Amino acid sequence: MVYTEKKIESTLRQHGYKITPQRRIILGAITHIHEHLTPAALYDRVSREDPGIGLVTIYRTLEILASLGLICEMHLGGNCRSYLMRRPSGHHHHLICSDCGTVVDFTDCDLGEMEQRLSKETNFKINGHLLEFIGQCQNCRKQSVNG
Amino acid sequence: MVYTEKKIESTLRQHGYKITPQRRIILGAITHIHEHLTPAALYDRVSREDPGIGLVTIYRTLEILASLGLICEMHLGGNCRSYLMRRPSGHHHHLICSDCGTVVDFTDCDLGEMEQRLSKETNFKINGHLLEFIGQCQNCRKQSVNG
DNA sequence: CTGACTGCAAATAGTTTGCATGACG
DNA sequence: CGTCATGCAAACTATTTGCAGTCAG
Repeated sequence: MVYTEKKIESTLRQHGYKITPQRRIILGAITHIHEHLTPAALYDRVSREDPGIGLVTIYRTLEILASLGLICEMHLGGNCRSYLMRRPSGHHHHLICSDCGTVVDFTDCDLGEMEQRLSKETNFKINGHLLEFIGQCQNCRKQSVNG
Repeated sequence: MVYTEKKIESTLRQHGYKITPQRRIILGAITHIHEHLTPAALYDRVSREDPGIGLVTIYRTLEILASLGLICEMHLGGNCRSYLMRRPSGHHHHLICSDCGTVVDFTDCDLGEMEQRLSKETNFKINGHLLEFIGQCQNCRKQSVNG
């Protein structure tokens, strides 16, 4: 399960942000796409529904959503700014298909032990971690075999 | 241990690249700095030794080194293009100090099991992973306590 | 010698900011 | 109504490309 548009809207309102038609459209797009989205890709998508919407609005909305923790930045190769809906479950990681960009979340990582060991060995105070697996999803595997 | 300048130079030569004074300076800087470096930071550093060196040359050299696998891109927050010397040991991960940027490598990750499990559950063919711990190093912890 | 390399300047891409107008609450 | 949001244009930053001269091998 992911955040619903309603849930996001109420969170925005709680923080004093207003719900505008533009934001509704952006939220609609974000909540219905489960792949990572660059601002440009989101702009493209949103423009189909309302061609008048500005790229700047996308940037500003993404910034707000990220600051509220409703979406999260992803770190892919190259130009890296890319966003994805965040699951309410909090801590999670990504499994990314390098072909089609599909992102699968998983939460059950056993890094706590490794974190403790590293912390002891290096005297670092570890605040967080980023874990991403890169691969090929079922569909893309089929296609590369068949095609 | 890391690659030495000599080792890198011979690798460059093997691939038909020439060793120019500019490249020597850049290699010197890269091999002696164990923190991640943005192209701009490296330019700044290298300029002290040869003010005539161009930022473009930095970009081009980094691109070559990355294509040969001698350095690797790092994925930090914000504007993400940042490079680090790659250890010849191959597979490794980073522990990054969010204050001073120091990077500690570690190789002993137990992700193989997790990778297999995820692979079964999702039918992904997993090709690789990216693991980074973010925290505060010993020095920076002291400073935030003392200062 | 010759092809690769350099540095400049200009082009391109991505992102942010200033400002006047418009609309949510 | 006041405040926040929008969209335009311009500014800014990061990166890439074209080109003429230079240099390593």
